[in-house]
Amino acid sequence: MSEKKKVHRAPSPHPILSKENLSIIIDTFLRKAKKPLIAIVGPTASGKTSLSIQIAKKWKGEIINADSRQFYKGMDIGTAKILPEEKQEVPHFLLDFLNPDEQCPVAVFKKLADKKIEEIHKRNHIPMLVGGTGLFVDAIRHNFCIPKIPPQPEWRKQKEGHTSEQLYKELTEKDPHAAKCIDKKNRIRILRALEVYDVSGGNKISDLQKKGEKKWDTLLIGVWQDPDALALAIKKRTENIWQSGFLQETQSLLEKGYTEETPAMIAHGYREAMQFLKGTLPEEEAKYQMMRNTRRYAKRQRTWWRREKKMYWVNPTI
RNA sequence: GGCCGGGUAGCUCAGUGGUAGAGCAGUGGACUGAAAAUCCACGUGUCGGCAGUUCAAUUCUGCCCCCGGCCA
Repeated sequence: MSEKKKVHRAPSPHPILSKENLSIIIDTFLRKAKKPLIAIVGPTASGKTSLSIQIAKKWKGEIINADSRQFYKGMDIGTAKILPEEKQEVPHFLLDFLNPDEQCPVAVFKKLADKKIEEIHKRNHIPMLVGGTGLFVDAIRHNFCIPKIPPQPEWRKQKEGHTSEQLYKELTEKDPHAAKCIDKKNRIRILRALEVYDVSGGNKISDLQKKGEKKWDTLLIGVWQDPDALALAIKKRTENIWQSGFLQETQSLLEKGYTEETPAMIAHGYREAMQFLKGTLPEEEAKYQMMRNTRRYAKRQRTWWRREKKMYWVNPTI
């Protein structure tokens, strides 16, 4: 009778499909699609991996990883990468192809993934894009035209001394439209827009960023768990990671000379573990921060996918 | 059983005779070559319960309940 005070939350997606209905939808989709692509997305720890294996086995799928931290060699435990025996003969691509000091930005990923998709089609199998990195999945689905201006290390170095305010002001003058779309303090995006302008000799990033004609017929499957349930899953997974040799894995990365500054180490978990190993963060605190940062990441992923109208949602726990 | 502290947002706690605020947690959102990144916005809660004083009580008083500590 007393009204419950509730945190204002966006409603859960609906409907949530049963496994049977999902099967029907996949069958129908595959019958009609000319160049099919099944994308399985959703927050971390929601159960994408095992669902992807079930689907791959039933429909001759081959899996392309779309999880940007799983590109890296030697980062298996902390990224909850699929184990060899869990693959159950299903081919996997774009896993373990980078060293931690290398990077694979969206544009590169897109090229690699598109190529893989074509190859899989040639084998008459079904390409499946599986992973949590929303931008990367969308780049493929929507066939993003990404301005062909690679990052310019020297240019960026030059800008290091500038404050974000100065950079933003510069952008307002050069590309007012872009400036309007970017937050004043979002240095990364401001820099990118400026970089495109300067290096291309005055082209505006907003003019260059387009969606091309769709290359693939995509079926979007979203894996959903309610936030509280997911928080629990994240807790369990983190405990599990911690007990499965995560510290040794991190230690060996340190021994290879990688540090918190190494590109791959923006991954949550590894940073905290490194701080613990160096003695600057107590173990409990490191673990706590890892869980918290994972939860926050999951929330951003929810936000990313929630807006999708053409999504088929499933919940693996029911 | 007696004495002393406390009970205020999910947590840790400020505070006021005119129905309240900070940190953390959390929530909503943005996202095209750094994306597990980066950035923006958001604080109504029976101020433990009941009664009394008062124009007015979360604030003062009394009783009760709960949690710590000390003494028996």
